[in-house]
Amino acid sequence: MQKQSKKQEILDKATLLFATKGFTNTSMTEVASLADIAGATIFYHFKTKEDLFVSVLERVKNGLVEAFSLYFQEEHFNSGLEMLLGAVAYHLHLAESKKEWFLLLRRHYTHELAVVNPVCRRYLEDIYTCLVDIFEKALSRGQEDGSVGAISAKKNALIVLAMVDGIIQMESNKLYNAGTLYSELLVACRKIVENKP
Amino acid sequence: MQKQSKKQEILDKATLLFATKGFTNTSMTEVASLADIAGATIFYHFKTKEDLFVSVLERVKNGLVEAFSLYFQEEHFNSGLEMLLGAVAYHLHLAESKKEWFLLLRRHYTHELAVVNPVCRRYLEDIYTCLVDIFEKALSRGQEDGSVGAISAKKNALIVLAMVDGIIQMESNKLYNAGTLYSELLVACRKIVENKP
DNA sequence: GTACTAACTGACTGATCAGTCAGTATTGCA
DNA sequence: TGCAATACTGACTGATCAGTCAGTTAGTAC
Repeated sequence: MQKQSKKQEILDKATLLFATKGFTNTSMTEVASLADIAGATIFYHFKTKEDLFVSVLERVKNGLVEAFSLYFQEEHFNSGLEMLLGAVAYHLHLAESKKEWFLLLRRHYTHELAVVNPVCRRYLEDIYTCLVDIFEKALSRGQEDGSVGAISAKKNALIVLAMVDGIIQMESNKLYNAGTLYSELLVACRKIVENKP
Repeated sequence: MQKQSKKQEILDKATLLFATKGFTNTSMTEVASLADIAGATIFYHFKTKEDLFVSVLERVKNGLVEAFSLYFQEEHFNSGLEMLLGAVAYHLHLAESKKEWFLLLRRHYTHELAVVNPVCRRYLEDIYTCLVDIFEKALSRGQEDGSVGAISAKKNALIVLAMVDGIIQMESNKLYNAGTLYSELLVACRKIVENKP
């Protein structure tokens, strides 16, 4: 069990460092010293630094997809509108409890690597597909049950995602205490999509 | 005139590189070769790499503040609501015509430096104050003329900024062709703030 | 025990980079 | 023209870092 836990330890520390300091500013030596192993050990488990990064992204993808899947298995909603607001609220909750995940997703390197590395691109697409699909399904369901107006589900799912992402970014940049905006954000989402009588 | 233009040339190329590749991934050698000067010349005009970055940010700040100030000197609006939508549209327009400015603002290094470098923090605060104030003033005016509902101008200005920023980020990450979302974005803004009869 | 494999390590390398410095070219002015 | 300041440069340095490699340790099967 010690063997496997070393690799996990590397992935844990690398996730933290890549998320908070970025790819270039994180040295393999630093990851190794945090994980309490020799520098060369990382290269036994991971071919290159890029390979380590992709493995970190894979774990984040799995974590995110699983978290949302669990949430929607347990929660049930009376309408599509409530489902959308629930999804937004859970998204905000996750962004606080799993800060590293969302920091990593917002790192420029992640997106730059996705352009040239198909595996990385795949993981990133999976993540965003997961996030958008949830909003889109909620909107479609809301249009069936009458809680959501006659708008493009796809486009407005993206608008809502952009809004939530913008707030999370504001929060993480400590520009304003965006945490106090959560209730206004939900009100705004409701206004955008709800079916007007 | 040649003397001054070399310094400007350095700032021009540094802006481009810092914005597109980030601080750490931009080498002084690269800036110098793009600006067609010897590597050491940069250190004659700028004490350190960080100093160069702050000077770049200063120019971006001045450009942004001036651009918005010019726009609102020339444009006039029939209501606060229209002013808000105009500001949002102009924000989106600037984000396309001056991509480097907004890329630089979204770079993590910019925000990390702001934590430890007071001059950098000042410039960043000036920029965001400028952006938020425009939205806030439009909302306040709209509440006076009745086009905007009874909502918190400050908080909803931040919500709108987060939404616009989120769309710009989506666009620059090439996740979805977010450019097709501009009209939906304006509709969404209107729904959030307008005074319901 | 022995033999074999997987996990791990310390010492090293070549490349890159920010910043220095001693000196050269260019400019502006008397 | 000469002189001083300003602008610019090439050659260098010390530090850092990803990745290599030859070798050691730990685990497992017989």
